[in-house]
Amino acid sequence: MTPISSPFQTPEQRQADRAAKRDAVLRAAVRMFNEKGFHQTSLDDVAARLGISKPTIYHYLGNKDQVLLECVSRGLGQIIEAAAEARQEAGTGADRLAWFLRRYAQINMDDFGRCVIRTGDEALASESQQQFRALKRRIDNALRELIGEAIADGSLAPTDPKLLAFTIAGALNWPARWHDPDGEHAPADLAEYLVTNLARGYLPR
Amino acid sequence: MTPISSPFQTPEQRQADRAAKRDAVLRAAVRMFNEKGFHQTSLDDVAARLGISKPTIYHYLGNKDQVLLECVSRGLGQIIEAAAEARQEAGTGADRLAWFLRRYAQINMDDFGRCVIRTGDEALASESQQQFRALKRRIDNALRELIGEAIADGSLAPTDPKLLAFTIAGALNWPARWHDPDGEHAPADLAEYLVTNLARGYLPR
DNA sequence: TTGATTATCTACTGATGAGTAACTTGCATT
DNA sequence: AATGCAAGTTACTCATCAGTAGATAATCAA
Repeated sequence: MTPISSPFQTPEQRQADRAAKRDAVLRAAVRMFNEKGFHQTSLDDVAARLGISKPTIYHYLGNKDQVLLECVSRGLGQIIEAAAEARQEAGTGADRLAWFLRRYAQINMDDFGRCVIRTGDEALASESQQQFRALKRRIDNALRELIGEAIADGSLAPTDPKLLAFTIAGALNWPARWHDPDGEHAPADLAEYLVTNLARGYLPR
Repeated sequence: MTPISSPFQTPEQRQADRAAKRDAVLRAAVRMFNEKGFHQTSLDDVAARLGISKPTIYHYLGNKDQVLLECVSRGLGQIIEAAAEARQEAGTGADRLAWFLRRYAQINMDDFGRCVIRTGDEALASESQQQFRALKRRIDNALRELIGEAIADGSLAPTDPKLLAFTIAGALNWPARWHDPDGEHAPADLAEYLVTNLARGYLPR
């Protein structure tokens, strides 16, 4: 019994449609924020890119602040997921850390991850800013814990987990600013390079 | 012959006064840009902080774009100087590199250096943007050369200088985002920590 | 003394862009 | 058929803020 195609949509269909449109708005917005910067991008610009009008965006999202908050939340959400998965990985603490870091680096080269780094939090309204910071804190804590565990099992050199976390995060965030998605370096390769270098250091062994 | 103080100013005095005022404007501006963000800071805000009015700022600087350009140029200028000095240092290539990196990190925790990282270039008008990028390129090249020389003399493990430069720069730029000047970590100490960690890696040796 | 220059102000203009009002059209449910 | 909700539109409002006009007062040079 193959279902024949019908022009009439089920409620689920319509809901999915709506979600897809909302999604398209966010994707267009995040791309433009990353290209030109949040403040240089008006919602009229975003609408024009999608071939719609600004009020349509307001039909799917409350305001510009919410558009940005949703974008960065998605980026941060991906990283939080990655942290949870890293916990499940086998191997030493250092292995789990490296696994997470590779994912972390890759997400930062992705649309939503890039937006987290490039736009940051100061563009957000103070309420959204708090949400943003709460998510960031979770990630920071996860990273510090992974580091702490690796030190505890001897697979990492003892050091201050907080400072090491900042050192690593900086190196892995930076591609959001310079990496060209269409350039010669594939995100996965670059992530591998960065993590290996952070692990082994630049001095000869 | 101690010079008695006079209410009449020499032309040099007046010129110096003017420069000092211009300077004060830039210092106030860069502080506020770093605190609240460039787009969240109006020139009225900056003027208010100095107890003057906006047109006075325009008397010393052409427009807001120029204010920002001057701020970031100062930051970048400091780094360019540091690169030149690093060239004069004794020791191996790796020693000179480390010397430069420590300075680099510290400048990024300073007002003008922080502004370079935090505000970036997309806020600038396209003409200023070109100047900004030209300066950045010089720094990037200097860093790559220092790395290349260190590899050449065997004091660094062979690698792609460009990628290593980005790795290092990321880690050393990041404090501009999180480091608190009034916090527990002195810039010099933090710089030392970062560079040592990048050099030796986080894995035990 | 007079005229030019510098430093500063108050009070404006003008553009940009976020957000809204209010209409239209069409589908869907009763 | 009637009603209501969903998805869009055009055409506005309104706030903010960069930048300017033009006045005023002081200082300096002639």
